[in-house]
Amino acid sequence: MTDASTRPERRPTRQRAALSDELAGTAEFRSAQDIHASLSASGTRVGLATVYRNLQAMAADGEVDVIRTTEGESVYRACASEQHHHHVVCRGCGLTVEVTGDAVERWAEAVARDHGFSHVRHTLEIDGLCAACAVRDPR
Amino acid sequence: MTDASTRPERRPTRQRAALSDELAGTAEFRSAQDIHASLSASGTRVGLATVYRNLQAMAADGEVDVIRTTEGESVYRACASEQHHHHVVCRGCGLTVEVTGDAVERWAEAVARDHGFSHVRHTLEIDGLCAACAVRDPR
DNA sequence: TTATGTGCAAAGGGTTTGCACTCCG
DNA sequence: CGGAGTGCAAACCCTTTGCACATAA
Repeated sequence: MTDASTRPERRPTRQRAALSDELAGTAEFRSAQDIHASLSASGTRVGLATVYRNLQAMAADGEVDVIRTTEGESVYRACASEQHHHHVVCRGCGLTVEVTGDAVERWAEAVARDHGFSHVRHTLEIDGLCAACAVRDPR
Repeated sequence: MTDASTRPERRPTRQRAALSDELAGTAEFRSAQDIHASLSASGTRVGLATVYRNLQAMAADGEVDVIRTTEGESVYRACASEQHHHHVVCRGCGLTVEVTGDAVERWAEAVARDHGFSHVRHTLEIDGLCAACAVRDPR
């Protein structure tokens, strides 16, 4: 586990700052490419590789959450909660709400142990159509 | 949803059969590349593209389950249960056990609805170290 | 000064696709 | 015979990496 007190301090750079600002500005999960394009569009020149490298670092430090989309893209988001939580994401607009589910955590842990597993981890993501999108396209 | 009764029938081919056999022979999630290599090794010539195409088709028909690994690979497995279920996978040896969790399903559905979401779906995977692997390497 | 961070472009790795050929029905 | 299925190789796409240059400490 990456511990804040042990973590080697990282040098503050213009690029890193721009990245943080960009992330602070949106509430949806976004891809590295998307973020990079956004920065470029707003005149902030940052190498794509730098975006990837920093995003990974920030993820490792728990500054941002990462999700692997079904299409195989990693999308990032600065989350409100520092603690372990899950997300309900709108398939239509990307609206994201954070939720915690102790019951689920315990269930996963228990089920795994029942089968002789230890060092249990889990991933859980929920997606659907938010109220607004459901009205717009009531599939 | 792909309905068996509506699904356009697929032509039986040597390749498809080989693929099914291969899948029937293992209990772990395997990548398309891995499966392809296995077939080649056993003398069964099948194009890699064909493996990918069939695996996708089978997944769409619910004949096999797919999981996206953290490394961005899709891994496939012929499951015992036809119904919706989740997996507990051993990080050490790949041992996989299928589990159902009605409580979790209901929780996800409820949480999403509480936030105004509809057409809810979810993905949940659990991983850990199986008893055997825990002994071998008690991390 | 000097190690860390950045940029660029090339390389990687898994997956998809175009197109001509095969083979089931 | 006609079209679904296949093989091969090229194309794709996201991501990572090597290396020379820039920069915070």
